[in-house]
Amino acid sequence: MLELSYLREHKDEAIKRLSKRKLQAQTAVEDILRLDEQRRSNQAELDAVLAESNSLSKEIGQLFKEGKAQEANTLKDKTASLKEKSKELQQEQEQIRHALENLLVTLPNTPHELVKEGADAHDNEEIKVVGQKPGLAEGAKPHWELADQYGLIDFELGVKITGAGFPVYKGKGARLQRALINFFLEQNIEAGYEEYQPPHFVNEASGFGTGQLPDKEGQMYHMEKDNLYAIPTAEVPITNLFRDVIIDHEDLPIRCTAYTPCFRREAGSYGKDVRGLNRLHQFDKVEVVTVSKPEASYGILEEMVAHVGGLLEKLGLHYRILRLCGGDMGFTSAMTYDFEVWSAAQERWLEVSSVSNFETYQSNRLKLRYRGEDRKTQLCHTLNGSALALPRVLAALLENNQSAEGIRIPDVLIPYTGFEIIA
RNA sequence: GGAGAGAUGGCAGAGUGGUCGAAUGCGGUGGUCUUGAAAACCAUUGACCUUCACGGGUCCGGGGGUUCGAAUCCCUCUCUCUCCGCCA
Repeated sequence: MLELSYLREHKDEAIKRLSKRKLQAQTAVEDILRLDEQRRSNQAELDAVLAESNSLSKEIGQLFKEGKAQEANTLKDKTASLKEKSKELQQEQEQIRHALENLLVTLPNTPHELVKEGADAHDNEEIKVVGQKPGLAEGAKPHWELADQYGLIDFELGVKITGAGFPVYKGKGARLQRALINFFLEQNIEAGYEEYQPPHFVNEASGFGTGQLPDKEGQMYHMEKDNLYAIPTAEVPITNLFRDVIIDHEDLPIRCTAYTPCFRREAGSYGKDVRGLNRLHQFDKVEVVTVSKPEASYGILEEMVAHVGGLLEKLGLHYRILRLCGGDMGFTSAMTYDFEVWSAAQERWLEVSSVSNFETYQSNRLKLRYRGEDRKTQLCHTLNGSALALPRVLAALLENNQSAEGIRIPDVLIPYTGFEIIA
């Protein structure tokens, strides 16, 4: 949620930035500011009425104490009209607040200055390309065929016991997946992130805190009986660790990492996009989350991007980094870098990580603040990224490293897998 | 699943209708003392809205009600804990 004070003080800038998303926000922003104005004047009026009513009550109490019941009762009559007035104003206040809130949650985050204006993925900027496309022999296979050939993943079994999009990993496939999780976690810990194991289900308040609710309700699996949501990413439980928290400035930045399965309903996808591991309802991901001071957040974003890039390099994967344009960024993000690895047999880029700075958009909802040196509280910035999402990394590893002898395991993973080749 | 208890400031814990935003202790911060530290002593120490400021207002789990006045009484929801049952 955008900060009201920001809209108030930088109205034109906000509208201009939102236009990078191809969003015409003028009307909404003006409506918000008008409601904000109304709200404040209404509250001033309400405060005055309550102040008078409070002082009358005190007087009445005093009079009763002194045994002047007669005078007290006269004053009592006076409070009746005040009471009515305050009730009226309070109702009005609530209405205005609701209207304001409803409008405010429709506005996405304001893109950072560096973010290019654009409608969709076509306008994303390629920032960096690392490595080269591996030269594969004739007849190279896509990962789902390799997975079948070497008995690594059984998609049919997953359909049988659950449904499409829930693969069963087995044998060296399962071990490779586990090795990747451990490798990523260890690398993240080494880079200063503290490991967490959060719950895989969250309550409504948490879904709201990170912005999945109310707008993306359909994306999450919901357990109606207990009103819990299966997490679509570790971002949700981890960021919510800091909901309603005031952090001392000396403890910032806070860096967390967590491995969790992720659950996404992903309604409406089809075709080659959902083939094999390309898009799943359940997948594994190691996430990194940082809470920082506002002035430090963009430096930290660069650090996180460098760290994620380092992971892909260690795995020897050919990848590129995109800075998303306004229209392709997530609702809550101010700047996002996507990482895509080259899938050699499919001959396409696959997104394996998305690293974002949310500035105060999440912390405003979360009420996540820090106490500065001056003892004042202000909103933190939150950032997160995948480090990394497993299935597509696995897909690229299988495809890019295939040869007549089998699938070669990258050196850095061998200590974790315990084998060098899948043959 | 059954029975009971409870939800108060960073924590512990008082407070059953009127100067209670809330005693007290611990913790935190500043100071006195000390070569330094500890101890002791003194002071200070919640969040939010609004105002240039003075000030005003809101908040004792959430929501509603009674009352001139609610942390305190009533209703309701949520959550937590204890015991029993079941169970990795």
